[in-house]
Amino acid sequence: MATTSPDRALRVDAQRNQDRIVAAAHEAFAELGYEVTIEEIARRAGVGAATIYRRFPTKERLLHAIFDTRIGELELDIAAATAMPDPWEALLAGIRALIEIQTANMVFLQALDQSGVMLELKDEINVRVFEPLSVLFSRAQASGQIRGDLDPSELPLLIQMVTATAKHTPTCPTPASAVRYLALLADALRTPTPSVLPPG
Amino acid sequence: MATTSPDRALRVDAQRNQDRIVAAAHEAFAELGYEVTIEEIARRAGVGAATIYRRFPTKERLLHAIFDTRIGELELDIAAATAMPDPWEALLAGIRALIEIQTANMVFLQALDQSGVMLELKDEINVRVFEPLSVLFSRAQASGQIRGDLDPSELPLLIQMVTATAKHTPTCPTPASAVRYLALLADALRTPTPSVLPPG
Amino acid sequence: MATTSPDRALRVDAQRNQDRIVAAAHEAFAELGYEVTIEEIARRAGVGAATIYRRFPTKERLLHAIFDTRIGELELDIAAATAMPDPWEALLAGIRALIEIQTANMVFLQALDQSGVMLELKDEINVRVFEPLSVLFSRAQASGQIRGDLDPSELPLLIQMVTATAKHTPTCPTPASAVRYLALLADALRTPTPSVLPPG
Amino acid sequence: MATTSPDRALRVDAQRNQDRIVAAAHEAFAELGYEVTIEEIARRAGVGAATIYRRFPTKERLLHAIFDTRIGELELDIAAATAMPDPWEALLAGIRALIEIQTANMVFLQALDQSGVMLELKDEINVRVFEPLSVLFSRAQASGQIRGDLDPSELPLLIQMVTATAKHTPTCPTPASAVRYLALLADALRTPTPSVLPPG
DNA sequence: AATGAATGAGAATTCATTCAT
DNA sequence: GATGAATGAATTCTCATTCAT
Repeated sequence: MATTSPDRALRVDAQRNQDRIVAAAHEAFAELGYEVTIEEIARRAGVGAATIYRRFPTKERLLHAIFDTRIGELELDIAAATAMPDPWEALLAGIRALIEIQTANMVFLQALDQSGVMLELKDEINVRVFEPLSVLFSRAQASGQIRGDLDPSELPLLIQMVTATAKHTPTCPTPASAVRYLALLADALRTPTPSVLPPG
Repeated sequence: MATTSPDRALRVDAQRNQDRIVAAAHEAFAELGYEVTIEEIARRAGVGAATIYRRFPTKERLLHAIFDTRIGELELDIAAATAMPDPWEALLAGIRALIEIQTANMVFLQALDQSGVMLELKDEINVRVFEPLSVLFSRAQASGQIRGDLDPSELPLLIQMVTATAKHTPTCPTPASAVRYLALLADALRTPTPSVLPPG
Repeated sequence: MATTSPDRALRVDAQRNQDRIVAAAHEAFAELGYEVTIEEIARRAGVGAATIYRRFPTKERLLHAIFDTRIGELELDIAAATAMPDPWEALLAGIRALIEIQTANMVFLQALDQSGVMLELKDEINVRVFEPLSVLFSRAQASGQIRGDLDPSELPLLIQMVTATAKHTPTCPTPASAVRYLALLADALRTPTPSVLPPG
Repeated sequence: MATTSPDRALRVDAQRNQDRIVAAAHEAFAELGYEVTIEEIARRAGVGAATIYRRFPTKERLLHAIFDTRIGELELDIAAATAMPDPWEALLAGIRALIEIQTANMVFLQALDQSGVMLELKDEINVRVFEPLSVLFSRAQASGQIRGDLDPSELPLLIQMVTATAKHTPTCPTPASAVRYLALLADALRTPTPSVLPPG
């Protein structure tokens, strides 16, 4: 043949499609949440619906792939935060990274807010995101910057307190309410145990 | 006569079904949220789906009927809270009443958490629940028991911070996590403005 | 017992119900056409739906009973028209009687306008209404008051030409359009055969 | 390559189905009126019901698509009629074109005969069909070929007089009765006002 | 005998997933 | 390999008719 082997040509094409699908799915899930139809994603990607199914056997697996990429980025951000000298600032930076992704992405909000759905994803987020964040939490707590009557395992719920406030303005790229209520939560975390928290 | 009139006899049966429908709907909406099908509710009530439509012309009206009862109870609780002498305790009592109903009922959570759905109900909750709660909030703030950089209009979001933590255990009749994180939030509210909250 | 026998008391009651059902059905069919629900008729009659089914095994049979009464009245009107001295005026009077009933009664319009429904009723109307009207038509034709290229069997279609125009104003007790277009049709009937009608 | 592109190959199949759907819908609406179910149309087309919804988002839009084609043809016929030299013949030709389509199609009859349904379509027919026909009517009237006590706005009702007679034989491709009674109506229209029409 | 209640059989519409080309 | 097309399984809601009291 005149050019590269047809095999390679196809792979280039296929990869381009793969990328467009992922990008379109990302955008669509972010905007519309999990309820978005496969057809809409295909439309945005400029491919046929069946092409999506060639790569991703189900809608959930497509979502999983999106999450995977995002979680990878998040892992990097958290690693960067971990390198910060001040434990409290490190924790806040890590939390901010998570919150930013969530508030920019409707389906991310749904995944952590809603019960009984996307369980597999939740597990993965626990392992890859909340475990390293817990380390930061413990460190800040050990340094006396966080009240003692909280446990690192509560981090998912604490973060949810903040992201829940962003549910109604997820389109805004800078979710002002999330920033505001994270500050409020931070005050609570720093409170030198003035009250007795009932067991969770 | 010794027995009741035939009119009443019929009503007994009908009322039993009516009660079963309401109970089943309550339970199903509480467990599964608004997405539950009428068929599922009918199954739980032991009646045909069309029977539900006899009493409740649409799914939304069925939901509304259940909400209405709950909101009525809530109004009483809030009124009772309003009668408490200490403004701060009054506010907490009112919030607790709302949170208890929300955490016991998935669809109640959805109504307040999700945007673009059940708008009519949201309006009703605003008028019948959040308005009286805002009064309590203002009172507590005027008495110096709540930091000054918060506004009563933020009450829905603040409450959402707490209820969001109960999303994953809404079936539990005593939502321990909600109680715990309400206490945490209370600490934040009472903080004498140690940090500057960014605008929401 | 103090009053009449319970047997007779019941029959009086039953007859009153029967009358109310017929009256309500008449009114409801007249206003809303055949699409009216049995429940609506029952509501207007002040009885339960099942009571209607006790007397009339199906909705169609109920309709039939209504028609039966109306057709009886119509027979009388036509008989009266038949007694009129002038054949042309007699025919017009008969036609007017039919048209009045039709235009005052939506379901009557439907029965004659629509194909494939209420076939049994159509047959009955043919026998009890159109046959005597045809006699009047033939008489008027024999007296030279109607053009010769029409046949008495066409009477149903000719009348339909008029009633069709009343479809959109059937609520009006005096259907002005029907009167107007009956006059127009009358001109056509009286035309001394100026054109050659193609076969129908 | 010898064969067409795969793009086009697919479209051939789809187009065949599309054609079958339109043909089946046309036929079914013509035979059974608007009450025909989508399922029945799908059955006749040999496809699943959902396939119809792929092309036509609602039943009404499917109907509209079919109407649209017919009305387009009708517009051409009326334009051709308008070009005829004799105003009376032009009007008759225009009316005939409309009547032919109506009598061949039950749902077309329903659209004009029944009140309160297919309002959007009625509007479109008014603009695209009755307005140009009214011009023809006025012209014929101005030329003295139509009695003066009629108004162009009565055209819909006048035509309904004719089509109503075809209601019971709408499947017949050549609606003999409509032709016959149009001729009868024509005589009435041409009558040099021998009677006084009551107001409609 | 009377009735309100109950329901089964639809009807329109949607969407994740599979198939034919 | 890719794709538009096709569809089965749901879901909400309606109504003539039957049933339990």
